[in-house]
Parts: sequence; C-alpha cells; structure tokens
Amino acid sequence: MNKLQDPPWDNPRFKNWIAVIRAEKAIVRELSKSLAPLGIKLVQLDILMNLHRHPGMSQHELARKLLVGRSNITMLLPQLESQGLLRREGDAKDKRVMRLFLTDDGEVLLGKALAIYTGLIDRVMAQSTPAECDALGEQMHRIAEMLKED
Amino acid sequence: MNKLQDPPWDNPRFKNWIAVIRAEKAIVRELSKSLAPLGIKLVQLDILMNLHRHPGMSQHELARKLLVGRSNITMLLPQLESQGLLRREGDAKDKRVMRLFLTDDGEVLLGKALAIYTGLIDRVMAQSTPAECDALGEQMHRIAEMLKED
DNA sequence: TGTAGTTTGTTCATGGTTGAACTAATATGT
DNA sequence: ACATATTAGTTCAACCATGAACAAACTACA
Repeated sequence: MNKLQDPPWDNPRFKNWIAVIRAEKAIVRELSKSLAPLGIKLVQLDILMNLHRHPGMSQHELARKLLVGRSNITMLLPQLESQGLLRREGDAKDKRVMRLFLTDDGEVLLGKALAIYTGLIDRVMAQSTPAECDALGEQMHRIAEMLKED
Repeated sequence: MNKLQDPPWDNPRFKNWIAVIRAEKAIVRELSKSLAPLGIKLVQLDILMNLHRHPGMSQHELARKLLVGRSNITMLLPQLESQGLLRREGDAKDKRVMRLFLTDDGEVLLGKALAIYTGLIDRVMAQSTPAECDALGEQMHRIAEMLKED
C-alpha cells in the first residue's frame, strides 16, 4: 500500500487526459494575451458570447452557463455596463430578475474578439483533419453531458 | 463591420473547441470535489505528481512545469511541508536552489489521490474507444507543442 | 580579481473568485 | 389569506494567484 502499484502514467486514458489539460492551459494563456489589447478578459468574452446567443438572459442563467458563482456575475457586470457593452433591464413579470442585452458597441467588440478567438482556434486545430476534430468534439460533448449536475 | 459576418458557432473547429472547454471545466470541478476529503487541492496534487516523477526538482522547474508563477510555488510549499508530504533540501552546489522531494507520507497520499483521479478519467473516457482516446491525446499534444513558449 | 548581468526564491500589494448570509420578490400549501 | 419555502441578486470576508520589486547567490568576461 506504500507503493504506486499501478502508475497512471502507463494508463493511456490518463496520459491523454493530461495532454488535454496542458493544451487547454496553453490556449487559455495565449488567448488571454491576444485579448488584452481589446481591454477584455476571457470571462468577459464568455459573457458577451452568451448574451449574443441568448439575449435577455437572467444573471442566474448566465452564471449557470459559465459554471461560475452568481456573485461573480454581480461583480463582473458593472465593468461591462460602464464600458457600454451591455445593458440590464428589470423583468416585467418578475421584479427579481434582471434581463441582460448586448448593446451595439457590445456586438462590435464581440465581433473583433471572436475574430481573434477563431483565428487562434483555427490555427491550433489546423493540424487535425476535420474528422478528427469532430471526433474530438463528440468525445468532449459526451463527457460534459455525463458530468452535468442535477 | 457591425454584424458578425461569419458566426463562429457555424465553425466546426470553434464549436468543438468550446466542447473541450466545457468538458475540462466539468472534470476539474468534479475532481476538486472528490479530492476534498483527502484535504488537498488540484494544484497540490499537481505538485505531488511532478515530484514523484522528478525527485529533486527545483521550485523554478516546478513552476514552469505547472505553468504557474514562481511566487505561487513559494506560497504553496509551506502547506504541503507542514502536512509532512514533502521536504526541501538546499542544493549543495548552488545555494540558491531548493531541491524538493516527496516524503513517504507524500507518496501514500499521492497514491490515494491518483486512484481517485484515474477512476474519474477512466469513467469519463470509457465512452470512447482506445483509438479515439489516443487520437485525442495526439491532437492535444500537438497543440501544446505548437504553443510552447520559448 | 572585479564589475555587470542573470537566476533563484521571497515578499507584498493587487485583483479575481468563492460561498455564506442577507433582502426582496415570488411560489406553494393549507 | 397566510405562513412557509424557494429564488434572484447583492454584499462581504476569506482565500488564491499574479507580477513587480527585492536580496542573495552564481556567471561571464575584462
């Protein structure tokens, strides 16, 4: 019981997973650097992306999508709001919820940021065939589904 | 220039990458929860793993491997040291560097933690064939290589 | 030597993230 | 209707990670 009887470095699944972690970290690092000139961080881009796809999201829904605490959203929004990238409207039916929308400026900035983002992803994925890339996406999707909470 | 002329959600590479992010976040979340009973966090497990494979590593080398700031290592080590999981020895030749080694307790705890880790990875990867899984690892490895800094 | 430059690890101020406690609004059950 | 439970968002204190500034130790080259 004192020894590592089954070293996981010989486990192909484990080794491959470590590669995923490394690649993900590297890309996040690189992307953060490329995004800095636009004055936004990764979380903020995530918010803009989600609001573009789902206008009128509530803060709670947004937090769940981003896998982030509600309080984090509360802290993050004022920055984006004061930059004029999004606006908050109280829901008519339920006075507790705040509905979130991108402004035109927000859409424009999102466009620029996505150009950078997709550029990077295209670059790193270019070494894989489309079929490989899709298989990758499939596997990851299954994993996310499997671990989806409640 | 005001519209998103090429919505990246139609870009397969981009979509697949988003799936990677989601899966990675979900696994890290799940793993952190499973590791809590052992009293260690993910970074700390990372440290133990690296010291097991490379006994005598310096703090600088460790920081580079973990893609983390040197100061972070300085802050992290005392916790692990006071838990008796590792020990630090001044290098004989170069009085600046600290050589790091796992203690026996560290090895034991690492074994338990890795059992949890590999269990989770085996579980989520079980839905993929070994060939798919290896292809995944290959792609990720290429990406990490491509973005490796200096 | 000796002087300038580099490297290792530490300290510290800063900013980011979290979860628990809280308020206000709504839903549920009798 | 009325009490109880749930939910949305906010506040706050605690924890983490980071990078700049620093001291000590080493290197290089004249």
